[in-house]
Amino acid sequence: MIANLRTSDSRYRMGLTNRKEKILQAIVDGYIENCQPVSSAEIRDRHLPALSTATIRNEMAALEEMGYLMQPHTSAGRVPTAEAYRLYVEKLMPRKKLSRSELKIVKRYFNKKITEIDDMLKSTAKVISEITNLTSVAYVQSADDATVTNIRIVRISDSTALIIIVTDLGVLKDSTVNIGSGVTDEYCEHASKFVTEVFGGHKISEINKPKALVKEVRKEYEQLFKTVVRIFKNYGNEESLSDIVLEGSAKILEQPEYANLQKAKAMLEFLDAKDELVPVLQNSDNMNISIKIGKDNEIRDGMPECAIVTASYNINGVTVGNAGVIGPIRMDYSKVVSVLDYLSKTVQMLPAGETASNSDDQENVDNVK
Amino acid sequence: MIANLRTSDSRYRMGLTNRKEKILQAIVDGYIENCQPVSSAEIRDRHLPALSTATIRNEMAALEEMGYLMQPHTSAGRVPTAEAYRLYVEKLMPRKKLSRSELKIVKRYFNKKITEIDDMLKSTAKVISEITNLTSVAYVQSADDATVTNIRIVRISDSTALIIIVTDLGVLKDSTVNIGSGVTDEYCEHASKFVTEVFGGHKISEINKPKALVKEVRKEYEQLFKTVVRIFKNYGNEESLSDIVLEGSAKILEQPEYANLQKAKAMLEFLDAKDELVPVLQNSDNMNISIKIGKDNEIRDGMPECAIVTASYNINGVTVGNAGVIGPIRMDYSKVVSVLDYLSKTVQMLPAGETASNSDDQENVDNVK
DNA sequence: TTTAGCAGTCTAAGTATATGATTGCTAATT
DNA sequence: AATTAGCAATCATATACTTAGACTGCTAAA
Repeated sequence: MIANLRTSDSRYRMGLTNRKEKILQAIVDGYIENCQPVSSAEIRDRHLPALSTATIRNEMAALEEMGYLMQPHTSAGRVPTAEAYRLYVEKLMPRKKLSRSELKIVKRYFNKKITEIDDMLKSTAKVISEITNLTSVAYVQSADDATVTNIRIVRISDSTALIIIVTDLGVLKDSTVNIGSGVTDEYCEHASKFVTEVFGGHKISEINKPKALVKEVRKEYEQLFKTVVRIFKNYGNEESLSDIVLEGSAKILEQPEYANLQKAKAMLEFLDAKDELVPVLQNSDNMNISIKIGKDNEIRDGMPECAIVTASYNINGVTVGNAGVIGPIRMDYSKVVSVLDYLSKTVQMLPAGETASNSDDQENVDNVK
Repeated sequence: MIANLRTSDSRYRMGLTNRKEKILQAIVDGYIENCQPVSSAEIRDRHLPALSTATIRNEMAALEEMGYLMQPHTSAGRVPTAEAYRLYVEKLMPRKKLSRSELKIVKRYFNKKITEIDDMLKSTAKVISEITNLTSVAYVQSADDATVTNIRIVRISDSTALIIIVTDLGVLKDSTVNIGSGVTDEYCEHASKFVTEVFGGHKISEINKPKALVKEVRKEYEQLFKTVVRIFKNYGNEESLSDIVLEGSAKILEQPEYANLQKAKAMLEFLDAKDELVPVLQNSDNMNISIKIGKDNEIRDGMPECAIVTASYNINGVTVGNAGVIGPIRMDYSKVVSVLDYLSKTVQMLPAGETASNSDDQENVDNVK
């Protein structure tokens, strides 16, 4: 059955004549615009006035045979299949630039100095959602590739200390822990040096491995050591979940394909469950922009049919974040891609040293001496 | 016109006979259950078999005159007005206890050791949403009443430092800032002492005041001092927005009153705009549980009609957080109140000293010496 | 004060009918 | 061989009409 699908999908893929391509593009464009089946007459009027509708109908029948088109019912026009969209984004789709009004929206959100990752995520998500009129998502990739440079343990009250893990990509995490009373600043300082020595220079992913770095630990640091290890272990599970920003989920309801309450609910539930969302958003190939249409996204049964377009944002070749949109398969891919592309080129995530963990201020304090 | 409304609202409020109350309660209960206008026959069958429907109809007409009931159309039963719900939650509503299965849900989310505020918020919101089948919200109150106990400045790399603000309610905030290179650990230590001396013992709200604490500052600490002040200033704006958790927004669509796509969209848009949400959620009176119905919530035009029930969570008499539900005016107030009440009594937000800023580990490190 | 009885009102559901959009096919045309 | 005109067939959608039934309000009697 799978084999069957495969052949019927790609049987004639190579054999698309120029005219067929043109008609297919017209249908996809038209359907994206109106969410209405496209008729032969409409194609003639808007794209191919030299041809008769009968000829176009013949071509449409052929395209349907090839798996690119469908009819909702006998007396309706044609609708693109997922396969058609895939071909469309790959070959057919027009490459647009952002319009002036769209650029204005970008500026509105990014003219102020942005210093927090969180702010960055939110602004990015908002821009994307506002321009595309779709639900957007942005999140920070868990920094498995970061290298630990420094670990500081700071006593902040009688019985608590803050453990700060610094990496080459910035402060990774800081955690308050209980310590026994009577711990001195000196102890903390020595402990800091000790754990930095052990973990420094290692990548997060190494440290997270089950049996990594089991070194002999001096008795006095044993408990603390365990705590630090646990912090690393927990890091992977959490971060990816907590730092995901969803913007414009109400926009789902603007799409005619979710006019049906059932479907709208399924989609919203899917967006609600953020832990399910993350794996779907993962941009598996190392492409700058990834487009997944229909069953490409299907990770569980009953998942609502949708398309997901994401772009990855890099610093020094390391992917630090992802942002994109989730919407119906019929979406304006051209516009979505141009927005994501523009943002990924324009918006600079904070460079490594300045990464803020909880920061609300990124001021230079250069003058101190 | 407003006066007119007022009088018609409360004209006969005092004069509700026992029987009228019983009928009103039956109607509210019935309507909450089925979202269908309640007829005189239904009331007789389910609540007052001794009375004739005609008598009940007479009473219903009187209750309508008093502003407690409405008819969607002539040949329909009665529907409660917002005023009826207000009376209902105040006097009429049955006080329930959580059922066994509901308690099970609470346990499922709270059996594990919860160490992060974020976790706490999420779990609370999830429990509430799951039991009530409504959209729930939880957020941390900005800690304006907290007193600064300690400020630590820690050099974490050549050119960056972490500024940690500790209060009696836990770590308030930690921010990465750029410093000039060549700053020594000693400088940081001295600076820590200095700013702690200046700000220590003061409440956040005092420090946030425009002209507060303008002391003579030694030249060498000047820049740093400004940075710290700015961190405090920014704190108020941000925190309240970022730490709000919404759970189960898809549940909105389960409510018949939002079956209309227009209304559903208005509601979801309202939930999307979190900065608008916060002021509405503020539990103005110092009540443990606040119930706002219909126009009680109206802070802007075009706001979707809804009811909001919130409970505040306290530590040592200080409100540290709020949690509640947003839904249609017709909601199961009895159940909502019992859940919120139960949680506010059972769920302990972390005690002050253990508050985690970004913590993923709350381990005791008692053994260190 | 309560109730039986009944006419009046209005919604919701069902049925029938008409309209029109669009196709596939056939046979003629280029 | 490719294209096209023409036409019957198909099906969704809109409209109007009809019916059934759920309640009420009112009147007059208990």
